[in-house]
Amino acid sequence: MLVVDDEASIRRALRINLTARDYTVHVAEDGRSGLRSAASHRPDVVILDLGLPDMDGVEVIRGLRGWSQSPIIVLSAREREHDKVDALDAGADDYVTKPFGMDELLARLRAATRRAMSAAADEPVVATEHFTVELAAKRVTDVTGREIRLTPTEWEIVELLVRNDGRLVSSRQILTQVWGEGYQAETHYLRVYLAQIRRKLEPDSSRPRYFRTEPGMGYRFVSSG
Amino acid sequence: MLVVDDEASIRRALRINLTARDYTVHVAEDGRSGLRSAASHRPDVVILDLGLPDMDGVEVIRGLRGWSQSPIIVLSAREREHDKVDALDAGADDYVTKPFGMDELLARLRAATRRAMSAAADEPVVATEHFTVELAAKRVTDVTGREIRLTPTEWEIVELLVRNDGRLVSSRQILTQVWGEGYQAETHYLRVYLAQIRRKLEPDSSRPRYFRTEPGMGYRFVSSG
DNA sequence: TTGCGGCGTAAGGAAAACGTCAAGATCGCC
DNA sequence: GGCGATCTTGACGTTTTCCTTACGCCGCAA
Repeated sequence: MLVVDDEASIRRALRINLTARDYTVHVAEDGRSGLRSAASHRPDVVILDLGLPDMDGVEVIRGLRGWSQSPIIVLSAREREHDKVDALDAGADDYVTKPFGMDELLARLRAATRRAMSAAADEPVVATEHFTVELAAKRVTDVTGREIRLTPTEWEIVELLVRNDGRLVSSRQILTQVWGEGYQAETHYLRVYLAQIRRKLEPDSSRPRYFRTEPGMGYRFVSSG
Repeated sequence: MLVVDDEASIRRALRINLTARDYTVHVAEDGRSGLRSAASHRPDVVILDLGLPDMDGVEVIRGLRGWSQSPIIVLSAREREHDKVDALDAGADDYVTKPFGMDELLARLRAATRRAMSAAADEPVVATEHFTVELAAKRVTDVTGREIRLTPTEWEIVELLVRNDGRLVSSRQILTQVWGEGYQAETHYLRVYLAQIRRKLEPDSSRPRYFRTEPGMGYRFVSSG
């Protein structure tokens, strides 16, 4: 958790309150050091004051959103609607007007982290012990870095499952997403393709570890455990 | 998109503004019809006024969160911090105080849908001392993090009971929801499946702690106490 | 005690879902 | 047209789930 605010009293109040609730808190007093701290500590939430001395708050949001998907909660004395709109559209997750109550802030924090929990599936790269899936590049590589070739259909299934790491994806969902609306009954396709995917990616394709079958329900990719 | 508000002028203003921006808008003027509309139309966003004539707004949020993960934006004239905290903790995604500007609302709407898109599902989790149920992922894990496998029927029963944490669910309700209309007499199915569920999840299956029998009535899941 | 109704447990065969192999059918490209 | 890669389709064996039957326990009332 990173708090960026130029008012020392607010930094202090937040650090005390948040530390008491078991957050690990880093603080910064201007935009530049805030961005630097974010880059090194990779906070899972950012609380950001818009009225910073060195740069415009919206620029800080853009700087963060360049590489991070962590929730950003904006704190600001400005009531003007225009400011809120700009901040939210730049990628902020919430906007709280000063003066604010600590309970409200904590509640909004809970709401934001609750939402962000599964947003981790957005990560462009999912790595396992045996292979790595690069979603953006549409590539799967060996543990040695060698590319594993997937056919277009295989890739679509892998991508869908990997994007839902840990979550069960129903057979119908895979079929509609990959083949289209009219194919919800063709569960046989899935069996054939999952077999191919497993042959290419699983260390022991007869005992799947990553692409698991949940009989009667669907399939589930698990990257760890 | 569903708008639930008892003020006709607000319903009208929102319908016009949102329709103009290519949202498909349904409206409702009280909590009960709002929940009904949500159940049939499955909106991808809900805008909800807290001050409804027939039920408490927080109850409406809970009713929606029972089955839907769509973002809920709360609209309210109440400034009290306590109200905000309750609404957010019940599962609302954002809280806008009346009177509000249309631009701000639209910005918060964009922020909410943007988040919902990547976060596809914000994951409701029910944790007990002995196991954890992740509803969105359709997964039950051990206290050590190991997965406990449930069959489709077992999962449906567990999900139904867990979603009604603390509440009594009648045998008939379980039978109709899991097997269908014509199975209300097959209470034996329940005994068989509850036994299996308990064997898998209860620390001492002969003395159930989480999946309790209410003789003559039904079953009740209690996550704590 | 005996019988009855509601509940819990165990086990086996039928049915459904799944995995595998391999042979067509398609498609795009040279 | 011919070729290779990919996608469909079919057949068959295996695994998993589901339903059913049988039986035991308990409390209660006859």
